Amino acid sequence: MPTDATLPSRARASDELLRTALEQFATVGFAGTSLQQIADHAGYSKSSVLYHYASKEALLEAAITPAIERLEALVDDFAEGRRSDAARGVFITRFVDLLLGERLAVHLFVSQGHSLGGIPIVERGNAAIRVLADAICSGATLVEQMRFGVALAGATYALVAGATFFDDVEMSELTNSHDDDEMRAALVEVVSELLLPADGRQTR
Amino acid sequence: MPTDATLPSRARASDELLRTALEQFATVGFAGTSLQQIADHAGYSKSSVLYHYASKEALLEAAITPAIERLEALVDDFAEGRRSDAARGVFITRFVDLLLGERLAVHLFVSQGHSLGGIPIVERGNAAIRVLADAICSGATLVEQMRFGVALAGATYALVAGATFFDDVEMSELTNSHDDDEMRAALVEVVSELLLPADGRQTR
DNA sequence: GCAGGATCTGACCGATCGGTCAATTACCGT
DNA sequence: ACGGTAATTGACCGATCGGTCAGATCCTGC
Repeated sequence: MPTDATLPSRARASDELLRTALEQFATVGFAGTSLQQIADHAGYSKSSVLYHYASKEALLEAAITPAIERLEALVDDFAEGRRSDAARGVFITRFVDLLLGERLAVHLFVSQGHSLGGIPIVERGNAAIRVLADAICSGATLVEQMRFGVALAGATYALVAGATFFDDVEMSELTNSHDDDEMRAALVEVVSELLLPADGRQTR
Repeated sequence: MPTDATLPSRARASDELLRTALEQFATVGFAGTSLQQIADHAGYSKSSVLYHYASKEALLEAAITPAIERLEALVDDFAEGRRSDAARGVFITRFVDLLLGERLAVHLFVSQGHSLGGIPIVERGNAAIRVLADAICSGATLVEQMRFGVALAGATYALVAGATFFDDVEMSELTNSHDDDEMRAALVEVVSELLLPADGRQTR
């Protein structure tokens, strides 16, 4: 028998725990989630959680690292490239894709990034956001900055708020597939309206 | 001697505690804040905190109730009124003023409203948001809904994110007076761009 | 100056926190 | 069949949690 990629009924325990932890962290907060809750929710004992992950913090790190690294890559590309309209366009779509693809991690990072100051991976994420903000703010008017801030923050938070207020069904699980396509299109359009030099409005 | 409104050096103890608690709840989260922390930060003992407020939850309730009630009033006025452009305009400015005037409470409510499901005052706030969302969504296209969502969420979160990433100085204390004026103007402009039928874009 | 409420505090409570450890069980190559 | 590693668990630890309670201490009206 293969050691992994076996029957789909029971995925790797560490993955189950990671998914459960991310879901809990995102919904009730990092501080508000106990290892016991995670263990219960995933069907393991608290000791098992700590066997797979050295600490609660390690669990958090494992949960959001992929999303943070995607964010870093996106920000780096945008920051060092010139800010042509085309560059802005691809940035917007990549940003929206990141939001949709990493909902839970984004929710977690975005709404608790400030409180989780000490954790290294969170600091990396905060640093990336700061780089992005600098790239935006250099030589821009306040209104222009605000436009960028509202666009990105709005897109981000619209998802989070949507998840917060409108999930009758659990917001966990896998992607909502078909809804995401409409959502993606609408988000890209609205953000583009704000950030691209549509019609006769000045870009800067 | 008067029983209150006396020397400004030491305000009412319950007010000090309330301010400290709100600040802590907003910065490190409700679950992440202990009564001991609040007591230490305010210069009292934990017992004193529980003398003035019956429980941690009561402290939270007292801290955000004013902001929630302002929100309810605003949402009610908007929801029952017809949605003319003028009505939208006054809604926008009132909304921005609410954000600026109740920063900490908004931050707290917005970024933890979901996790604090059980608390009655939080539920009232969530209900108000839902009423607002319904008023917006009824008979609107997805893009239109998204425009509204991004605008309000963006304005809200731009403040929160700003507070999260850009306060060299403590974000506590009183209002930043002069900065707020520029901020207010910029916010109103950007939100208006999105929500008002500027130039030749269709309103609906 | 004294009675009495308002305020403040330390000691204490059971529960739960994150985390350690030794022992047990499941599984796999040989 | 066996040996060893990976996985899982309950017992247990000190610390801290939110909250109670019985005094201290202060302050004020009489």
